Amino acid sequence: MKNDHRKVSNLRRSDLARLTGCNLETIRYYENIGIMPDPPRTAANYRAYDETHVARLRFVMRARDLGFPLEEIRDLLGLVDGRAGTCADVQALASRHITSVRAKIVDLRRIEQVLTETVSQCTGDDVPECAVIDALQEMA
Amino acid sequence: MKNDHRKVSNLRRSDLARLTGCNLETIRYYENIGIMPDPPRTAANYRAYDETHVARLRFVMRARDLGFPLEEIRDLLGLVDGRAGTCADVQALASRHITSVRAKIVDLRRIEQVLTETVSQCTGDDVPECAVIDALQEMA
DNA sequence: CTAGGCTCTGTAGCGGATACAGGCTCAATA
DNA sequence: TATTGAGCCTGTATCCGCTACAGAGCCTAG
Repeated sequence: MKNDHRKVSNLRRSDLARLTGCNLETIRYYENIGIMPDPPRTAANYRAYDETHVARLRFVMRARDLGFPLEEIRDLLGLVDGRAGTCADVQALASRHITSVRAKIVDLRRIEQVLTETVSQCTGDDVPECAVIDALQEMA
Repeated sequence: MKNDHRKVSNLRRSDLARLTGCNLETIRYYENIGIMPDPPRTAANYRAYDETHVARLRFVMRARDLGFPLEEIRDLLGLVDGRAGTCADVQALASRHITSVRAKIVDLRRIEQVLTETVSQCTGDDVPECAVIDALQEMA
């Protein structure tokens, strides 16, 4: 085990990636844009992470999974860090996000319906006429 | 009416934008990436469009509205242009697209559910404790 | 001691646009 | 007729959220 000689709280970037499932390069990207803090460095200028970084990155990834854009995650992190954050603030942010998620669902359902109806009119034949093409052209 | 002296089939880029609702710059972008053909030019090097361009751009925009990525639209256009296209080919392309739209809907519904459940646990109070933050941290 | 695998940095690329700067051209007005 | 200002041209930069790569430096096992 090549990591045994290092303290658990001296994680390399690849360790952080492995522990969180985050892409290696994405970690550096999040650092560049200020989502993750600049970690301390070893004498050889290697990034040295600890459990707080693991927790923070997991938080970020969870929020990304839920579709929060990075700007909103920045706000959430600000609230997590206790900068004047109340439950009401977080609730407001999350509620706005729910609204935009619901709007996307409505859009996609409409799209699905149009596509399904159109495709159902296809003959599926080996001919150049096609209801999908006609629909796209006519509805334009 | 400043366009009266020009034939209907000598549309400028701004005319095409107006007739289709497409952004002016997007038209040039579609030309650059080969979605729209290089139109003929006037003596002054102005793009000169006609009704075929209007129809094609409307087709593209309709497909974009339905969430087709540009690469798939390129394929659809190939089929429209009659390059070995059959109804079955178009149907296959559209069906694949329906599948991906449905997958997105499923994802978003799951996200909506998690967010809704979490926010419903909020006190909404002016306190630093928050169920959303807890959930994001614990579920990570 | 060397080979290799890791890390570091900056930078380019993806899709799908949108915006802007700096020059043309063209039509309407003074 | 001369001028103004709108509209056109081009190339290039920007956005989001990453991902990838080149060319260094470092570190450890054999």
